[in-house]
Amino acid sequence: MSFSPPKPGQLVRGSRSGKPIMALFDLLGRSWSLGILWQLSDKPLTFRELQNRCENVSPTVLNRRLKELRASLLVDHGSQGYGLTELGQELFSLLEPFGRWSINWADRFKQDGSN
Amino acid sequence: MSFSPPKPGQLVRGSRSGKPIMALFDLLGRSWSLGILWQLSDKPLTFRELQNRCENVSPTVLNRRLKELRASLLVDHGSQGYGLTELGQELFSLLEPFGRWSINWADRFKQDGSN
DNA sequence: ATAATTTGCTACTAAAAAGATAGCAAGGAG
DNA sequence: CTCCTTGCTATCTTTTTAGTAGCAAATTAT
Repeated sequence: MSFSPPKPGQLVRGSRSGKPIMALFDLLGRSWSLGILWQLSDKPLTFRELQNRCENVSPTVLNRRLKELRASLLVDHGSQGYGLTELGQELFSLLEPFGRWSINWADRFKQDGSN
Repeated sequence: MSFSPPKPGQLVRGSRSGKPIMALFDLLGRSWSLGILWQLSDKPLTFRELQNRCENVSPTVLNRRLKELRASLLVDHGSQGYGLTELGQELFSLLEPFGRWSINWADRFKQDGSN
């Protein structure tokens, strides 16, 4: 199996430093990682529910991301479906402010006509 | 030119919703986006300095990311080199707590021998 | 018990993005 | 002028993502 979630202290995609923050950025910097954490923050979801909320991301990618996030102790799979672990919830609490900020960002983006 | 930074309110890679948070996640979910913001937080850097600090990411990718981040109003290019805009600094302030958290995450990761 | 549906995937292929390397034009310093 | 540095572009290879089909196991309905 070709599956290597970035682990702090190890070699990972695009990051040879092994610094925790870089391993984290490597993990979060993959498609749908952030989106998955965001969608799971509310309550556990089944694979297909999650897929629906992530704009029907392909099962290939969704499954790969879920494996990585589980191996990274951020997500687990219980009887309710996929959900955030305690660590995952901690991380989400850091992520939550991005929601509000992004709206402000979008506004300034519209003001600035240069795009 | 094939270059499409995700814009809130528009169609973007992997995100058809146009919701600001999804546009932001799309932008940040590209390789080295988070790392670049992290490295620029301290002070402006030249292209090559930045490249060095990002583990010698290829100029192809670095330049693509910088274009996107500039178009997204998070980074600009002045006489000192590349630096964070005001918006970029705001975003960094949200990102900063990840540094500390990632260290804790790494610790728990080591404790958990399952990997 | 049987049939239909849901769930969590895997396989395969195509397209897009990232990575690696070479090198060049413009600007400044000596 | 010559030698660096800077900010790239071009080209090519490898990896990742996207898109679609479908299947085995578990659950629900009849």
